[in-house]
Amino acid sequence: MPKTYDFASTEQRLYDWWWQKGWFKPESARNPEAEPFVISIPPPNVTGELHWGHAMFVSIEDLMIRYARMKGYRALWVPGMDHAGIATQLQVEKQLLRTEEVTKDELGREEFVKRVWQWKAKYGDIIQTQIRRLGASADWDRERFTLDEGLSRAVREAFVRLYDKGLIYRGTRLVNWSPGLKTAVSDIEVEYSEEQATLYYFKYRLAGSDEYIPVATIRPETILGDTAVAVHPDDERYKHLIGCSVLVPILDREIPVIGDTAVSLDFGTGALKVTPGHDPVDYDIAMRHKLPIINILTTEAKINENGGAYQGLDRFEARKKFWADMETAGLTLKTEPYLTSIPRAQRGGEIIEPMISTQWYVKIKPLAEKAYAAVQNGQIKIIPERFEKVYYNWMNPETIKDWCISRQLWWGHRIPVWTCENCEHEWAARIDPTHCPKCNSAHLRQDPDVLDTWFSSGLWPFSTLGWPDDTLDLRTYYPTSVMETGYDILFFWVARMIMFGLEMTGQPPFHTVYLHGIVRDEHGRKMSKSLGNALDPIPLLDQFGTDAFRFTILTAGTPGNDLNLGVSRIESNRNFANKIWNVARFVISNLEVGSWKLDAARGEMLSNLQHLTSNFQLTLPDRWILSRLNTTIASVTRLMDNYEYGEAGRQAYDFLWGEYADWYLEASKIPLNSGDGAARNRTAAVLAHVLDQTLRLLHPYIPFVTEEIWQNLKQTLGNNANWPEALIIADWPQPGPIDAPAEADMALLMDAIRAIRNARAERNVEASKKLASMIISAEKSALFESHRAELSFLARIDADALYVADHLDAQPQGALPVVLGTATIYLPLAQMIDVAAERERLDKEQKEVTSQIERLTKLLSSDFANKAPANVVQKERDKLADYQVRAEKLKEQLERLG
RNA sequence: GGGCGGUUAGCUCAGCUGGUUAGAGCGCCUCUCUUACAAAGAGGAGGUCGUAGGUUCGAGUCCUAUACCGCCCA
Repeated sequence: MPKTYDFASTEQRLYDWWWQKGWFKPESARNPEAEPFVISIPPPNVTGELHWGHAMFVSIEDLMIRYARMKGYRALWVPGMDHAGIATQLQVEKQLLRTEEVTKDELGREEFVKRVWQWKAKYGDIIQTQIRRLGASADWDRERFTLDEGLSRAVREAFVRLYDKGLIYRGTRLVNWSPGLKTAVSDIEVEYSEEQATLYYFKYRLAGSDEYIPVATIRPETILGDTAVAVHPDDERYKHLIGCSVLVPILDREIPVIGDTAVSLDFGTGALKVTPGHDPVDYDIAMRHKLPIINILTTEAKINENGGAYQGLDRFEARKKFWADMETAGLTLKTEPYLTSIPRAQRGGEIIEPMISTQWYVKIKPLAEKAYAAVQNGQIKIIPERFEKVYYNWMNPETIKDWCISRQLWWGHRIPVWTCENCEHEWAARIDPTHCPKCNSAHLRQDPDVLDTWFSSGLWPFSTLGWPDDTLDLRTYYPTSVMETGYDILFFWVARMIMFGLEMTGQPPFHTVYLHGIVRDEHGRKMSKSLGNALDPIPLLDQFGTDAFRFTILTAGTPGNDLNLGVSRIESNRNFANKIWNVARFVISNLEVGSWKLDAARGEMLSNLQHLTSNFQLTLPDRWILSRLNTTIASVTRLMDNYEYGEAGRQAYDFLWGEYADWYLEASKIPLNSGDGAARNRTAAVLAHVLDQTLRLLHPYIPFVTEEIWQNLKQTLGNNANWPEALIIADWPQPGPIDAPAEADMALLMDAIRAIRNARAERNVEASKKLASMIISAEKSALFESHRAELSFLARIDADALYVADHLDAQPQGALPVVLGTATIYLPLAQMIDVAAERERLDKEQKEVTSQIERLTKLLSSDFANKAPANVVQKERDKLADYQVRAEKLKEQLERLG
């Protein structure tokens, strides 16, 4: 094995091997009857390139899948892609304009759609390759695309069912219109941002009078579509005018003044111009007062024939020109800057124009009722739990709004509704009809619009498994297990899947929703191109490797919270991968034939790694590391089962680096270098066992480096260990018993070693110099006596000049005392002692100890002793006793110093 | 306006069901290229856990109020 882990030469090779072996498929589970564990991938946009959202979900879902696989479930991760109607169409339109200088209308619908498919074929698998690179162990044979034949059939089926039940209807009302995209979008596809705008004050003249009502607006051009002026019925300023007529500026159309309580007394002038064709509040007022509705805009947001002289002008040009004309006519009052909330399209970011339009809607209330109940009655659990409240708030059947599902796009599932041109019969069909079922006419026209992309993604968990057909996959793997995705698409996607799942299949599509946060830069700012702080994940993979990248994403945060990511964190996890690599190099080199004779006994030992505790005469370090391993296995497993992946990963990391590598591995060098064959065999076996088990714990986090090492380890052990072919399909570890006495003794030994190292470092003792020493311990002298070798090796003590006793006959001369609770260690460093500094040090220590004694004495004489649990009280009593011993010793030392 | 999250070491974050001496990584200081690893090892400095109350024998952890930052909804 090379000195440094080379991820570049490892990742692709292992990934291909795993896939070729079929281990990403549920069929390769150890037990073919095992319970399935299924995740459907949040399908990335077909146009996309890998971004942090993808990196996040791939890392977490692959972790879940690998964990489930190792636990023996039939793990299935269904991959796929989303056609992403608006986003894709936009990209292709842009490209066509750039390269061929044609618009989609010039090209025609059929040809344009053909081009989109070509485009999809060309760019579609970029992101798939990148997802593979992240190690995603998905079953690519089951990969689906929202526009493929099966899924299109699912969309048809779902649409027709809802249509026939009366849950899909066509309605004419105010919609959110995106002029650039020339399509309607749904309510949740509109984002509001606080922006600086201008408030324009102007005069609404009363008909046949010189009087006027002052009115303010941020969109003067909409005056063209005004059909009333509204005032609050209690407003002393204007209430006498209710019932009068006013004249629309420039156009001189006569419109009424009406009273409505929706008018706010303190906004602007207190009088509101009512433009029902282009404002939702005004629309409601118009409904109440049966006002006419005037649409003044074309689908491109240019002024239409209702705008008189302004016809043909863009909405913003019209605003300028109209206001200028009003100024000339003396109808303006003033303008002032005004901070307001501007609606923008989620895709593209242009300003949304409310407009009257005829669209298709899903009657959402009956679906929402069931979806609401599914979470409330616990059939679906949302993690973190706080998002359940957000879900209820949105899914509330009393307030949820119908879902506008038609889009005026060409890329997507065409709405399967036909109208007979002969008898005007309208119906929805699963298969394209050729004749009208009523009059048999062949003159049919299909609705030109396509469906909202989320309509097809709402069916994703079951459409990908074959629905509406009753396939084996659907029967076996549906309902799925966990839906893992970002909290930002809880409404867009998760909510719709739950509604559709319950409606179409009668079952919740998954039992758990796990929501992750957004990745931000290291100072918590959203990554954006304009800020220049956007990190591209791909170069980071190149630089640090997939494992470092994954481990960072998986352990840097907590469930559901945003994650601030800095490069230094990835770098330190690259170091972690390298650390494991080098630990493994050490272990493997000590297992290798040639370093000593591979005898029958050793083979026997290695074949029984799982039974180390019963089969071998284990030393204290052996017992300690095995006990710590068991604690770690139990804890990591519990955390994983609770979806606490960050904490679980950190614990495995700490165990491997802080305990196994820093202590056990160092201590193991003693028996390994001893020449005692039995000791070497035993130690090698423990080393190998702990490494194997730790690699298993870490595999879901860092699949590549763990598999690569494990293969090396397996090869070295030959058939002795009776392992499966690969780590990816190995069993998840089972925790064994905890050895509390071993943990306590080892902790004491480690304390002593650390204290000696500290004393040496503070006095700048040469690292290579072996010190003589004397350890006095009333209770634990036997422990120190029997671990002379560890003290010698780890603390650089001269084993031949180490004197251990349970009491002291005479104070050693010229010695520096190091005071522990249960032991005092004397080091021959007197010549290095600065008496004044030493006294200061001891003084400081004594003060600290005295204050602890005071604190604990007070604590133990308080109610604490009666009310706290016995073991907690005992712990404090022990501590107090310990401090008292130390205080006594420190006092002696200070006296000796004079 | 309603709701949610955050506020812990210089920076980025952990801290699970409250247990009494609050942890990690990076950065900083000292020493070491000791045959697994300098992408490392050993040692060290650094925090009254946003603020004010409360519950409790005991609060970073629970409750109330409040400030600031961020997000979602209307």
